[in-house]
Amino acid sequence: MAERARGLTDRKKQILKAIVEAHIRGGEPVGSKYITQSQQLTCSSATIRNEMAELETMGYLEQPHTSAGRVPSKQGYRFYVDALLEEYAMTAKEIAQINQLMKVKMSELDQILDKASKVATTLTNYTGFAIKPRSRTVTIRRFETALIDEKSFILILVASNGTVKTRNILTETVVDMQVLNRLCAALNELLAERAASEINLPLMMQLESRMAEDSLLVGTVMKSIYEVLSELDSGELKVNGLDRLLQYPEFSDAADLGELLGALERKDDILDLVSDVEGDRVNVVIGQESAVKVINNSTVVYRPIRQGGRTVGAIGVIGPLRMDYARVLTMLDSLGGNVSQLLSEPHSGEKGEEK
Amino acid sequence: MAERARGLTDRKKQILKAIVEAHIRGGEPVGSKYITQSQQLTCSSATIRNEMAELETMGYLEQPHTSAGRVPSKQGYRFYVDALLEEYAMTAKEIAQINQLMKVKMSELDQILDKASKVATTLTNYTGFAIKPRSRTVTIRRFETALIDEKSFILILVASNGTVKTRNILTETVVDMQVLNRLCAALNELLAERAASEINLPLMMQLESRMAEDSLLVGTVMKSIYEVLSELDSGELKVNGLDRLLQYPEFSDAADLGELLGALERKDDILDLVSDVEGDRVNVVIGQESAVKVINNSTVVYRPIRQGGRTVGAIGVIGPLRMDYARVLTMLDSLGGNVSQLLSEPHSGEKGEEK
DNA sequence: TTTTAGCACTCTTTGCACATCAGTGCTAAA
DNA sequence: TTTAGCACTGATGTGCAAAGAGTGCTAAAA
Repeated sequence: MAERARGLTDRKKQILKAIVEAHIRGGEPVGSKYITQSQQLTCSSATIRNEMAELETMGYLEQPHTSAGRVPSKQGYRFYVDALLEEYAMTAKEIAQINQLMKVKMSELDQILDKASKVATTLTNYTGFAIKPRSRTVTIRRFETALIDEKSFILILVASNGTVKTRNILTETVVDMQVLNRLCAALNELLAERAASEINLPLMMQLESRMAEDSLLVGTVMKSIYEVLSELDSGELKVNGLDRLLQYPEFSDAADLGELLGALERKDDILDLVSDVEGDRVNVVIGQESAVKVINNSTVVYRPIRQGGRTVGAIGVIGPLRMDYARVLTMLDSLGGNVSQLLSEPHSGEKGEEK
Repeated sequence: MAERARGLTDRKKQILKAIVEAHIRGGEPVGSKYITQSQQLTCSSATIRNEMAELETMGYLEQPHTSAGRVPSKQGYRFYVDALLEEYAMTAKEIAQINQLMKVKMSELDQILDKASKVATTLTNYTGFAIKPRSRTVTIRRFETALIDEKSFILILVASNGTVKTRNILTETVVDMQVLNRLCAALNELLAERAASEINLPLMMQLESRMAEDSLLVGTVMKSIYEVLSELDSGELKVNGLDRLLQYPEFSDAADLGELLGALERKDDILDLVSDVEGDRVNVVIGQESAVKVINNSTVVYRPIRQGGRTVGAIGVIGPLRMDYARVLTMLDSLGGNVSQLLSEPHSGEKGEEK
């Protein structure tokens, strides 16, 4: 009781750590006897039991039923991650793996994130994901166009956050370079620096009047622009290694698993969870610590990816509460560093590789 | 025995049909008694039993164990789909649903396919997918470029099959309009009508010499081109509604489900399955009828989408063997017709909708 | 005051016997 | 050829006892 205020005794920490790690390995409740055997603790099982009882009333442990061992609570995992986790010494082999798997130099953020999340999946054996966060404040920086044939062209939108989106537009009427250039100029004049929410009817009408006899185009184009902007707004989530979830008995309940799959597909919840994070450290969300209810019995670990001082994405993994935190944390950290580095050197020649 | 050669007696067909449909509804083995009750057949359960025994030796039915009812075998489902399935009268409500859900007119094939597969998921309640098939013969038709800023530009590749792909290219050296135009011209001259396999070292060297002092660009650009081409080659598969799988007890085994998820993620198997199909009719693949082993205990139903006489994609659903074939078949047929129509009218104005 | 041994207690798991039930195959009569 | 009847089979469910794992508590030891 007295120790509630700040921290636990050293022995309690040791015991908690041992329990968490044993449970991560085995997935089953762990009892007092097991701890005495497998640990360098010199006390008896009875002592452990006393300590465990206290840890339970403090909220760090839980008991599935009276005569079962203890299981770490979410609070227990949290303490473990925050305080007890020793730096995991990544083996040389694993570093080599990361470097090898990431060595494909790619120019596009999307691809890099995608690749990185796949590497995360492979190395951690948990389901991985890559995110491009929501960015509510995105505006239009500039438009470009390119003619494809007489009835289609490409609209290129450069956004304020540096991303470039293109759209293939089919027209009903014949378009030529002149029309296109006029359109492009008009778009740039009227829509530059605008956000999705600022596009309104008066603007549309202005555009239409400027395009004169080609005003038919305007509706189509505006629709595409609107779509692109809302895509930028709403972020992206790509998941891979879903089958990894099934390895862990905690996901064997079809209903739970269904909810999780649904959430991963809906994307919203996960995007909300990750989108407003700053910094470039690895984050750990255990159970429903956040408002996101669906992730109730899972842990999400992710690391923001930054480029030029801005958070441009995130990679992470999702798995059971008894995740191998040490491994996952260092893996994501290292991987994230790798990615950030990749992004900071603006396409490093990579001479002579293509052959 | 005698009837093995061609077909079954009418009564056998009736019984088989009744069994398949009962099993689709209930998911459990169906017994002789149940058939006599629920059907307009006028014979007794004993007669049914005799017939069922014969149907079993013929391979249309299976018995999980001696004292259970019968379950349709894959061959049974196949016969049902090919011969017994009556035209399912789609209700007015469902047609209305399709029309409403599809009414979002979109210009891009990808989006349309995506949307359509989502509609398929919603309406059938099975996991849906959209495919852009592999196309080994794709060549380059033309290049376009657009300058973004002094260190990046967009490369646009128009492929022989009509698809347009863009790539955001970051350069190490400064580029301007002149350089870009030169690059574009060179690419068009040297690479038009080529396939991925035809791009070789001599070509690269020609390009480099033509680009003179900007030859550094060539490597980067070629890499992107190569990536784009192989993307075009290798097709695309997008899955949605994965959580739907979990509704059916046949997917409750974690190992099986894992394999299926893995296959859906790997994409290869499904792409192989669907890629070389012609025509625009709905196809049904039951169990491992094809070489694809992983789909052993599932049925894949898909419908190719054609545009201008070419197969440009496919939409479909995947679910348990006891799929509601009548519903799925007509649904996909109708939906596919809808999509094809959408694609054939080159962006139909849709005036006044945006507002 | 802390630790430990010991023991009673609780709850889950497992195995087994038993009854039930659904559905079959077969035989003999209609 | 069809059908009623019946014995048979195998899955499923239930009750119960035994085993096992782990706890909490008490009293003695350090």
